[in-house]
Amino acid sequence: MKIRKFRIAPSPTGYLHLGHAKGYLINYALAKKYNGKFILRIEDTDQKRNKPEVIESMLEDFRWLGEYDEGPKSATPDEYYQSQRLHIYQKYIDHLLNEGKAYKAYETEDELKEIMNKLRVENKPLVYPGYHRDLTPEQIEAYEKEGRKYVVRLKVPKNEKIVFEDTVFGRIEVDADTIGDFVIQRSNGYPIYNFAVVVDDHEMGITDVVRGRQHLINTPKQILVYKAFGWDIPRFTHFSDILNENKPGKLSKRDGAKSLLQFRAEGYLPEAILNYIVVISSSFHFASRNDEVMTKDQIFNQIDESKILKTNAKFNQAKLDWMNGMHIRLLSLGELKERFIKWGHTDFYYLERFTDISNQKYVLEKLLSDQHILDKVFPLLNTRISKFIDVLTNLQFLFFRPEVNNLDFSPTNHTGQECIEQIRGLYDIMSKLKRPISHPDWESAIRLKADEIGWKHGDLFMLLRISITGSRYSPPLFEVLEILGWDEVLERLKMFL
RNA sequence: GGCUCCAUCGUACAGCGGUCUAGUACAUUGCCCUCUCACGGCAAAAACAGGGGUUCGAGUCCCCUUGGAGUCGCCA
Repeated sequence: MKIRKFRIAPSPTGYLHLGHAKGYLINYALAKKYNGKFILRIEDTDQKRNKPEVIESMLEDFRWLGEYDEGPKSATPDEYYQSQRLHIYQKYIDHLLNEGKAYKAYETEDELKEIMNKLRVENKPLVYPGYHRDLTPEQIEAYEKEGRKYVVRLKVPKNEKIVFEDTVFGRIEVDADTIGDFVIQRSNGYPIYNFAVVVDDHEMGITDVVRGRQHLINTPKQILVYKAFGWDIPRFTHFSDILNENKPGKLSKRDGAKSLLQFRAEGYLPEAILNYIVVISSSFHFASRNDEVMTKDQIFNQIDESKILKTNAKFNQAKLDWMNGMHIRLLSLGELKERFIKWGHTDFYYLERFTDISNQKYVLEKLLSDQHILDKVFPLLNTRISKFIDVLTNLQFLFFRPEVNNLDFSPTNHTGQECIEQIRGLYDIMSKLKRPISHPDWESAIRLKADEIGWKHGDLFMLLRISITGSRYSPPLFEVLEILGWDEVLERLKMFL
């Protein structure tokens, strides 16, 4: 049996977003399921919009998401860039021209605009009417003499219906007359997408075209190209879009959808992103919450063509954050630390492309340089973060002392006056504690003190928390004191005296 | 506007003609746990877009309306 081949073919015109991750997920999972191959190809035929500098980060993003079988990192990378395959397209264009299945059209862009305007006014479908389809040799010669450029158009049959069966959307039927003779090669010699994909997919032996729904409407054109060559038509599977959370329309580069790179830089886990996507785009019955959070293997095993939904789903940041937090809690503390460090050395710095990170950078570098702190911090933080960058905001107080003048002590249920007094008391007993002090020692000493002065334990804890961390929220207080160490704790209390 | 497609709580999914008094998760609210914040546990509030059919019976099938998405390039 023929091996099933899948592919993803992004164009390097901007950063990848969640929609690309969805394409990756479904293609990869299906390829795996059928013991097939998964190919990455770069569609860079649009000279005006290509941004070579994004190619590298794009490849990086895919590497981050998971793996692929063939692509620009393979032994013969040129095969996977359309811009390196121009000679191939030319060969096939010539073939079609010789066979009389395509023709050269000499209209200028202005003339075309005029033709379309006229159609609009006459309330006719906006389809190229094929004026240059049957030019006489004399006419062609005349245009050539004029020095006109030409585009190559495919001869689309009249009065024909193009029918295909989409795995997700079912039977699709389109009237060829609504398509018209479309361009397959630009006047600058570059092929048009709808032509190049077909040639590439055929040459690479792609059996399954799985892509976003915007291509559903392109498919009939591509089928016409397949038919012109007499090639086997692959199976088409189109999946629905992910819509913006707060504005109309689907996620897109143009609309500034948050890029995969940015999610990555903020410390989201690829498995959480994939998990989130599979949850919003496939139909499963989730008996309990535990069924919704899945490991990478479980995620890939869940994917099945029959489960892919037709409906568009709106992106939901809160749920992604929850999902990411769940995946963080799925990691052992050792793994968590390891992945945090890895993130801190590379991924975090991508954030610089999107926002100012100087503060966070300081905290991160301090953290990474202190193995002692790094070991103690994750047991306290793993239930308190939804993404890695939260570690930095949560631990800022370790490296920045609080502004003592502006603190609000009201959560202690005591007046500012009383609070300052008690800080003095705390300083006294703490300065007498025998070192080294572990967190149970801190705790018992402070509980004792609370009994002595007749405060609720919680109130005194809060006082200490605010004076030490500058905030009414923090990881568990005594562990925090232990991490800061005797010297620093005393120093901080001294500031109030 | 033409064409293609979609429509269940705020969001995402479950439901595939009777078992729906419509289930689950996130978000929201309350309670429990608790040194704060989280995590975890328990509970509450919250939806079949509207109108016609078909049928003994419709969230489930059909049609219309409305709403949403995509697309109509020498973009991909």
